[in-house]
Amino acid sequence: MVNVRTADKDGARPRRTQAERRQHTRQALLDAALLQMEAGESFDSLSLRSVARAAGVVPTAFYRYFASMDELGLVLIEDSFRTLRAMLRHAREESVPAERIINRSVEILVSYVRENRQQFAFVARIRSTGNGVLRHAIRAEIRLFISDLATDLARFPVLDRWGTDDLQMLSALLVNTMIATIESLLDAPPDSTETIGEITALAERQMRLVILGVPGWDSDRSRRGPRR
Amino acid sequence: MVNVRTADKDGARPRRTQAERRQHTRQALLDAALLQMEAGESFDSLSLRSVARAAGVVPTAFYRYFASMDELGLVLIEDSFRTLRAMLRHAREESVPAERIINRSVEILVSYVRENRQQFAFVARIRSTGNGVLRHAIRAEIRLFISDLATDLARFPVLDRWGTDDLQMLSALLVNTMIATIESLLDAPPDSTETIGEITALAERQMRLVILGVPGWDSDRSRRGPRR
DNA sequence: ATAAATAGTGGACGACTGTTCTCTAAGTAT
DNA sequence: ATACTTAGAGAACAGTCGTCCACTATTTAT
Repeated sequence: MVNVRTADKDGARPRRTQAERRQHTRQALLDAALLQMEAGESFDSLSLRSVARAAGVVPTAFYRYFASMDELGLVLIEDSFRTLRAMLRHAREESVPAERIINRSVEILVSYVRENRQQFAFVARIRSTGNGVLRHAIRAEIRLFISDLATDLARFPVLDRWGTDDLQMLSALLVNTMIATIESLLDAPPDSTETIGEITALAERQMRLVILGVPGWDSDRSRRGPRR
Repeated sequence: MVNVRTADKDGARPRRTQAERRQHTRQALLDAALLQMEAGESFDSLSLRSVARAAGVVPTAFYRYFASMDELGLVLIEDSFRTLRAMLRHAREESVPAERIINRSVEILVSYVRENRQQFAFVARIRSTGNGVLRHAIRAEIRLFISDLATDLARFPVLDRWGTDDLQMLSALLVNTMIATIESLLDAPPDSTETIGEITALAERQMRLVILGVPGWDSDRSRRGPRR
């Protein structure tokens, strides 16, 4: 009944509750996978064995947590998009003067990439990777992310008369730019503030250009023929 | 001296000059690799052996042509970007009324993707793949492609006063959109004209929105502080 | 006709993979 | 103190991989 670390006379070492132990190795497996991907490997060049090894555990122990590498991958995707949603929420809840919104959004993006490099690298790498299961999972999440952003965008005054279609279109365009920016950031040496500065500036200018077109957008003019 | 297929009495089969033979298997290897990637595999899940097998050749024969899979990959990259350049040239050399340029450009893009699906799939898949060598090769080619497009853009009247920096920025933005479009096309079932139509329409609207911002672009306003 | 060059074969190697099965030791509940 | 449950170990498997080496058959050059 008492799950306190049963007081033993023998000294320090491995006296943990099973739940602790369990969560610890589980995380070690996830971390090991992320680490190897950050180091440049592609997801499906990782092997169950190498991940287990890096987590300090024997291959068979892996199966106590995931039925396959794919399943581990799905968990990583979930975790990563949790971070991305947190980023979106962060950006949404800040109140920033209108003319600094782009600037600030890019800042937030860049700082999140710096602080969660592994997760971003994972998502970026896996996005176009062969594995069908994971690729589709990611695509689905990205579509969801685009929709979330579209909802956010709808609250800006300039966009309040825009239809859902157009908002989605704009949102997708901005997300594309974000993704490209993320990939550039991941390619850059992590500590070169100069390179990072350039990438940031580029992203800002691109977003600015996009937004510049917004007031002039005529939704009807862009619909060819009587589709739908 | 006579390299004519030495007339032999024995019938039909394998009577080819060495050059023919050589080029044939080489291409078979390249094709086999492309095919496997189109089928969903990621580049570094391909093995030298499986490629050789699919090309109808024993593993060791592979080495007569490429020192490693990486080297084969580099050749595929070269070939693929040759196609991309051809596409750019094609688009450049057509004369299209100004208001149809976007429409036509997207059409050309879509048709090239349809007709060279394998190559595009290869580039898209490998772009974010782990393998450092190939990834960097691709990035380099894309940068080059962006510059080429920037040069082309410079000849449009609206853009004739734009500086190199701004042109690069715009070009990169358009290329990002193209890449995203390509990835969507590759994800879509190859024969669903409806899906393809939607993707095409989306790409057009995005490009149109971007271009809409062009006349209002003030290059100085986008430069923060006295950088450079 | 003869010799040299070369495309492709076939076997063997050591290394690494995913998976299965049995076993141990530690944590948990009674 | 006892029995149950569970995290992880360890050995073994069949399969695939990249690479090496010696060999054959065909094409080329003399």
